[in-house]
Amino acid sequence: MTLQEALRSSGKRMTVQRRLVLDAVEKARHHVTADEVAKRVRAKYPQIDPSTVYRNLEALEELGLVTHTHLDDRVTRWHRADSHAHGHLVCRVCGRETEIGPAILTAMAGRLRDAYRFEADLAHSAVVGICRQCRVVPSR
Amino acid sequence: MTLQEALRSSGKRMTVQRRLVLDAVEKARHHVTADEVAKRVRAKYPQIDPSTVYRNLEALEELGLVTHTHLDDRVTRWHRADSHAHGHLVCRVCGRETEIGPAILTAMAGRLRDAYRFEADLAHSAVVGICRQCRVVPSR
DNA sequence: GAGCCTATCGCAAGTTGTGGCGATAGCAGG
DNA sequence: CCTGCTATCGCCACAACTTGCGATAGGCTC
Repeated sequence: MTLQEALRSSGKRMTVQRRLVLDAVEKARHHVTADEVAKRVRAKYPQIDPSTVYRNLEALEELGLVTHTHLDDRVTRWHRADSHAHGHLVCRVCGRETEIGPAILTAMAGRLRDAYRFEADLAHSAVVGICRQCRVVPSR
Repeated sequence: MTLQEALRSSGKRMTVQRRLVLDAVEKARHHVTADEVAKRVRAKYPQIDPSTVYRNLEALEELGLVTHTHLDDRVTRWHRADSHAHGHLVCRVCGRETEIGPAILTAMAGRLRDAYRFEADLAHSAVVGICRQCRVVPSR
């Protein structure tokens, strides 16, 4: 489905603001927060309201152009939708992030599908825990 | 370790406010949000500031008395620490929540331990996806 | 049980994200 | 093109936390 078709079938419109938000997410190398997108867009076009940025991130997600994930405890991070599927391990001690490869991800999802007939999106939220480094060092 | 020992070794103190917050979490049947705890405590003791409630939830977590989890996308939910370990599946279409049994949870954690030597806390965040009901019904 | 050290408190201001509302502007259809 | 429908915008107020600060009060020592 092309962008034009997606827009037409959903009744959404492509505005200047929406394109700027999309550009900002696509230009960002990695995951960015909504706040970072807002700051970046407003750096060039200060008249664009932060709420417009938040609403457009949601709209672009509904169009299938961007996605959001939750890495650490509270922050929502956005990225373009076409990046390859991978999960995240986040250490609650040192904060280090590790990618989970697709193989383990699909294996884990398969287990949940077998047991609950649930299509899990394991890339959506990071898995928190204690990483290799922080586990071996005893706290004195 | 008793509560007294935990308090002493951490340098933390047991104040009236802290005990009220702890009581509110323990009395709650299920997971509660910080806001709900604040409202409940302030219903009887309006002079207690919301920020005190937030800070005390963190302090009680460091003491090992309460824990927090993330069910849907943004809300943090608190509960007493001694409840049995279980995960959550949350459907992004209908919002329905399903518990994940400890067996699958430990199996999945074991896989991450083998591959990354990472001690995963899979109960900390819910797994989002599409549930059995919402998957079978085609969107026309 | 008096005194001291400092964790914790209430307050107030700041941050981040949400929702309502009248005005504006995409985008068909004529 | 011109027009009308309505999605989207900027603005504003609010909700849900977070943080800095001076005042208060746990709890250890003597």
